[in-house]
Amino acid sequence: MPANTTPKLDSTLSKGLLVLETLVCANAGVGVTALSVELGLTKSNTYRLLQTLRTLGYVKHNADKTYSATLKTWQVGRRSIENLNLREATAAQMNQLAADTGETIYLAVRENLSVVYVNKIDSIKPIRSWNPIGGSAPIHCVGTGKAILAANYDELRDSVRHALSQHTDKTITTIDALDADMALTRKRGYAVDTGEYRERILSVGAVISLPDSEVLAALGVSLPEINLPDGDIDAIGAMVAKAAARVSASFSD
Amino acid sequence: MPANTTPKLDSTLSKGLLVLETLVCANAGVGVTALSVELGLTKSNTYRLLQTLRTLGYVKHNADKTYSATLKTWQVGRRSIENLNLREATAAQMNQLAADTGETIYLAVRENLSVVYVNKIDSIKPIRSWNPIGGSAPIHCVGTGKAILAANYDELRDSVRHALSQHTDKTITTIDALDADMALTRKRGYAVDTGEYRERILSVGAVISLPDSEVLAALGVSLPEINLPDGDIDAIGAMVAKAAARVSASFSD
DNA sequence: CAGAGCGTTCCGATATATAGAACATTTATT
DNA sequence: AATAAATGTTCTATATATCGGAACGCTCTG
Repeated sequence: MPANTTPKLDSTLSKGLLVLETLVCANAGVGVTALSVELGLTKSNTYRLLQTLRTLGYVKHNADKTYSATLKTWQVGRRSIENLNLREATAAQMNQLAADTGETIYLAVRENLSVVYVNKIDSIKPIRSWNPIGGSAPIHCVGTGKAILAANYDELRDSVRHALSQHTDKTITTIDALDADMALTRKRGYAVDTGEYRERILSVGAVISLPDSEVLAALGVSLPEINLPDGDIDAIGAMVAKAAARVSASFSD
Repeated sequence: MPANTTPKLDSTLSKGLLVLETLVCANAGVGVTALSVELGLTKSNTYRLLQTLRTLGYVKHNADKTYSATLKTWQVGRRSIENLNLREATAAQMNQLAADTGETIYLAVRENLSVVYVNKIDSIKPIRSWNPIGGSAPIHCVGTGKAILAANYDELRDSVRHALSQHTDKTITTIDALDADMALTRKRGYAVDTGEYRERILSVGAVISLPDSEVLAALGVSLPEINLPDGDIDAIGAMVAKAAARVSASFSD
């Protein structure tokens, strides 16, 4: 039922993709007849589309004569993510953060129970932090790590609870304290590290995620405590959260 | 130029998916002309396909008049692996394996005569990209694949015997050798790859199955030969088998 | 054993995608 | 700056690839 005012579109391609989308959503094999009535197509038309999708590898024919989607759609789609090059996508927002705060800006991805810094802009102020690109930090100590941890807490809680290594007297080392901090982090939308990894080095972080809320990375700001005379770390936290949200939004075109 | 002996397939759908695949692989926007020459299609044909893909949301039109893939393909494909919510079910055991071995951990499902990696935890190493997720390997060469193959050997033996492609001098290429290896695999409960896919890269794998013994996936560990000074691959094999068994057991709840 | 329901195949009619050229707009060249 | 080359976009007649409907064979079910 073409009720659109959109430009004329190739019906075969549309229907084929419709079939594919339907199969991908189904969590069991679907028969030709069921598919055809669901989509309002004729049986023979549906059958033909299924054959082409099958020879192209997007659909498979099960032993019980039903059809279901293969993982090819996912494999193809993954390449888009690999190509959306995090560094370029975040560059503008990182520069903005650097200009606004004058502090060191990090882009980090999770690697197991650590974060790895994949990009960084150095502080223009005399006292710099010293984490190089390629360096890493425990996930439960730093702003970027805690942001990512909070976003995947259900999955990671069990493993991280046995890895709460202590680095300063501020480090969170008990699961109860971590639970509370993660809840707070999720609530406010950014993570705060009050010197839990390096003495008197504060940091904040917020996650960058895809439209379906899969977390790709985190953006963070790190600064020496003395650069924050008024103690208003939340002002910076809000800026980071906003910057990260902007990067995430840029993936929704 | 249809030189296939395969069943007749809808050309519009094929071309449309071809356009999509091409755009997904490109890491920059592509123009109509460039696309058409690359794919051997006429300009107007390519243009029309792009329009339909665009109205369906799979492709976007950039400011510089080029076209590129959106994230929709990924979003659609993602449902396939969400439906088998394997990733959550295995996350804890994968993390444990990563912590215990320090090597790369894979979660793989079978797709025809290959395995596709649906999740992975990198070894503690340089940063590298986090993407070989989505990649695939021949089923008869790698630990995860051989584990799955052994579990379904009655069903797959006939088809795989004609697909024993060689990748290293260790690759199993005769059906007799494969028969023996599969018997051994079933006996010990995990599969071992002694560098049969990549030179000097070893791997082990064990299957994850449902209570009715239907095989869903395989868990695997992959490591360079030099990381195993004592040559005791069986120690790791036992760990993988145990981890996979625990995941399987979690489905009996 | 009859019947219903399913997947699959076939074929002529026609709607549909196609090719090629024309037009518009941008980029490169002199 | 003027011209040329190249690219994106639109148009249309034509051929062809797609479609719908009916027919076939198979497998379950009553």
